[in-house]
Amino acid sequence: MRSLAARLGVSAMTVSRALNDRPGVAEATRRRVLGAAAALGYRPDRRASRLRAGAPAGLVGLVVTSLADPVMSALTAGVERACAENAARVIVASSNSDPAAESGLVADLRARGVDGVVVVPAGADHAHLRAGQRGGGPLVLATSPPAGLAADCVLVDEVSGAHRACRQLFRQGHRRIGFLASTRSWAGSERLRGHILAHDEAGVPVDERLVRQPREDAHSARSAARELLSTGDDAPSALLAADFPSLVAVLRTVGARPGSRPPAIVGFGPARTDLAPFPLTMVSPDSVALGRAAAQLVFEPRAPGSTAPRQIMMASSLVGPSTRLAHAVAPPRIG
Amino acid sequence: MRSLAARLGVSAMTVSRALNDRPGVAEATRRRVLGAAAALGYRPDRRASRLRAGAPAGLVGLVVTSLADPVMSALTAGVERACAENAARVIVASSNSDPAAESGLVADLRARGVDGVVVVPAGADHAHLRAGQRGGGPLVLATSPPAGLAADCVLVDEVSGAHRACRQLFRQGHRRIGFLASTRSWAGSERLRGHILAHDEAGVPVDERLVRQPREDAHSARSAARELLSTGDDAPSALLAADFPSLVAVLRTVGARPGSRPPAIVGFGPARTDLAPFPLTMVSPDSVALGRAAAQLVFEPRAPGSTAPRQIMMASSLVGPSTRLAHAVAPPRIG
DNA sequence: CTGTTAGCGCGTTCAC
DNA sequence: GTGAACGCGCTAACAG
Repeated sequence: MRSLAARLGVSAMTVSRALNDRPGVAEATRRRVLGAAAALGYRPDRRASRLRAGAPAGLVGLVVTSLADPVMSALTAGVERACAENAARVIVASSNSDPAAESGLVADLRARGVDGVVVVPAGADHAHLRAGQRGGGPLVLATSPPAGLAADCVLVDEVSGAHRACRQLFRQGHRRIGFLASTRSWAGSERLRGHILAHDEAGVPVDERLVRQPREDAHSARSAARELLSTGDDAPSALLAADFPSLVAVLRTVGARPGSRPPAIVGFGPARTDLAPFPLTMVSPDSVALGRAAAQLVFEPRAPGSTAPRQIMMASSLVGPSTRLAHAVAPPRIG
Repeated sequence: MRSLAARLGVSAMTVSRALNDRPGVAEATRRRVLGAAAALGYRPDRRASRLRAGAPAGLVGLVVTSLADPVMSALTAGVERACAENAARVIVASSNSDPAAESGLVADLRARGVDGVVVVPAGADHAHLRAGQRGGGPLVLATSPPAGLAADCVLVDEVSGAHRACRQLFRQGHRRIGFLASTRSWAGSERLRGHILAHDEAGVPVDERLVRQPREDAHSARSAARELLSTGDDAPSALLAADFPSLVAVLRTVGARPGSRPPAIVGFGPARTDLAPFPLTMVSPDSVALGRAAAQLVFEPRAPGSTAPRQIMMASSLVGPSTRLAHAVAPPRIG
């Protein structure tokens, strides 16, 4: 910049004013400066300006557990869009579900001067994130309620999603509705609450034999699915496969028994009703909207310590075989 | 930092040295500084250090056409991992397939001091990216060969992928193999080249009636698929559905004709052989590896003007009904 | 309208 | 072993 100023015989200040459309520059001078800047391919270094001005960096950090996960990439897309609308960019990083890496990444992002951080936490406890709350902008949790620290968060209303799905099954005449998922995670336990809520509402007692809570891995899900579905006449006519391993296990189990009438299956997650050769309903969160909301919380921080942490609940929608899928999500592309 | 130094009665310099494990600090002083820094929750501002040192920012820009696209998120994951291994972070931005936005984003990233940029270009011509090549680190193109500028790039070997897929079909006894895809895109035309190559190799002439080149939209793909598949006795017994709209069109067309024996179908893109109720083979790029390779080109730039631009070809793999899918990609997660 | 001074938070280069 | 001065690229706050 100085060299540019020298070349034009003006001061650096004038160049700065001209480039930023500030008042106090003659029109002729401005044109000269802009022309020379374009000719030399000069681009101001925004880092230095922010530094001087003490202005926000226009940078938001995003720490996810896995970038390959479709839920995460939708969330990333939402954060990115909200940031773009605020002239900010996103730094993404993946913790690979390691809490230690997670807090390390938050610290690194802070040191890079981000205006705030959105974190999809790996574990259930978030005490390790407390250090990341001091000294920078807001820290917002996504898809998980804060535990062990006070922070804003954006959640999916899992209770309501499971509740509505289950209610629809009752309306369709089902009376024996199974539930299959780990309830060690927040989402799983919330979904079970919704399941029970719908039963209470319908006046149907919850048959405990139809509620299975395997660990969140493929193996225990598979055996739990087998048990649940082989109860003979007592077998459920419909079921909520309320986490991903459970859904896969149910689809495999049912798929391995051609001929017998499959139960109505409700899954949770990104809408991919084409997954199964038989009717499948999904309770699908709008993860793009969730990401947007999380970024909004970064841009509109609450006064520190003023009020209780905010909590935003995002509704999820039932996407069934009959539902026409709006193309909210871009179709997979071929490279 | 100054306040910290004042509080300890030392100079800012000593603090700087202590924090960076530089020699020339008494062990006692160092411990005092580190202790105080931890107590006050002080974190050095890396932006300022980089500014002073003129050092690389440890930041790589990534411009994709759409973040929701699974190919893009895999690519992003690859770039992120390679960067993490080099103590760098990734700024992601989406151009939404708008070339103007694309070059704007590259300029913005440059102004933010990134060490290099990886771009998945929206269009076929890239002349608008030339401005983004000056004055920063390398600009690397991903999934598309440079046109209108000289730049390093990382590509998927589409010719070879289509070639191998087609050869496998010949081995399986097929003689009438169709091709369906837009060839206006680089990938599409390359795939057609592979298709032809395999025919030459097998000594089977290419039947032009079996090669359809619709535009890259759902509608023209659908009608082209109908035409191709309703040729009566001349109908192909196998076909390459070589872009995403074509694959969907073929699956729908075949799915709408239960009873008749479906042709063998080869798709291109992320491996999701569960898409169809009948056997489906996919030619799948390893987009994570592609992202890694692109980031590597950023970290190991060639001397400017020294040699011709580098071009890296990534092999893609055939994933068939019989192929066991390695879980290279994390399974979809439920919230 | 334009130029000068000062300083953002840090590191290098010298002196002490 | 430690500190003072200077500068990175840029811009508020004042001069002129």
